[in-house]
Amino acid sequence: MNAFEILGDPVRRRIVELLADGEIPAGAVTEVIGTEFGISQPAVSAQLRVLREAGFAAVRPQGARRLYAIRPDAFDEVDAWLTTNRRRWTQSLDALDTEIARGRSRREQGGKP
Amino acid sequence: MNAFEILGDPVRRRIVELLADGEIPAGAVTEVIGTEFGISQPAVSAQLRVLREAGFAAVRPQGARRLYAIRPDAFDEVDAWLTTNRRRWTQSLDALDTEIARGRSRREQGGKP
DNA sequence: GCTGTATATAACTTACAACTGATATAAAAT
DNA sequence: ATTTTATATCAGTTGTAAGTTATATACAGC
Repeated sequence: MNAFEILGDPVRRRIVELLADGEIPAGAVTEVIGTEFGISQPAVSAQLRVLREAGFAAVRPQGARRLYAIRPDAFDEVDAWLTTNRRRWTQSLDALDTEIARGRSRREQGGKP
Repeated sequence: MNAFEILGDPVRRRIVELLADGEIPAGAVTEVIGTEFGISQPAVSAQLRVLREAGFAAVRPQGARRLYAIRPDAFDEVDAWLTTNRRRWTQSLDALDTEIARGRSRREQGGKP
């Protein structure tokens, strides 16, 4: 599963938001998500597993509890993709601008009727 | 459909990459995506529609062709979410660090047996 | 006015991700 | 030891997004 796909799900995104403020036990996540989205404990647990396996979350047992935390590195992939592509289109837009500034647009496009 | 959900699909992400280099006709997109993913013209057309309706792409008719281009603003939502949340967890990690630096960790956590 | 391209839409099918309820596992509390 | 609490896993169901084929629309060239 791709990083964007992981963050594509609203429940997972909300879980990430919760973990973003610091390590919290699965139970706390379940409670918030459960009430906000009206889904069951197993459902939340499954999404935590997805986040874990995708490298977005780390778990640490503390007695019977499981403390979940964000793993920032997982977001690098997303950042990289966005940066790379934004660069591309800002470049192509800039190129278009200079093209227009040079007044080439008329010739290429058919110009005035 | 949320911005992350839009970018969650690999076909759509690839289409965005293609549009990133500048305006291109639907046909060109269809050709590349078709061969790369082995999907039909209607399938590509449908994904272009999704990108359009989600505000990620703009269309401009040129005769029988439809020229597609990126709409950079659509990515603001993604950027904003990432920025906001990264800020949160870097803060909480920094807080943890200072906490440890202060040597508080032992008391709070049960410490040595 | 036809014929051929280019693209979009319609109707239908299908794979799968996201659930549910039931149950297993393991630690905590009694 | 038993019961309770915390979390994970299993088996099964289901909604929907992404695909397919067939067809409509609209422009381009003859």
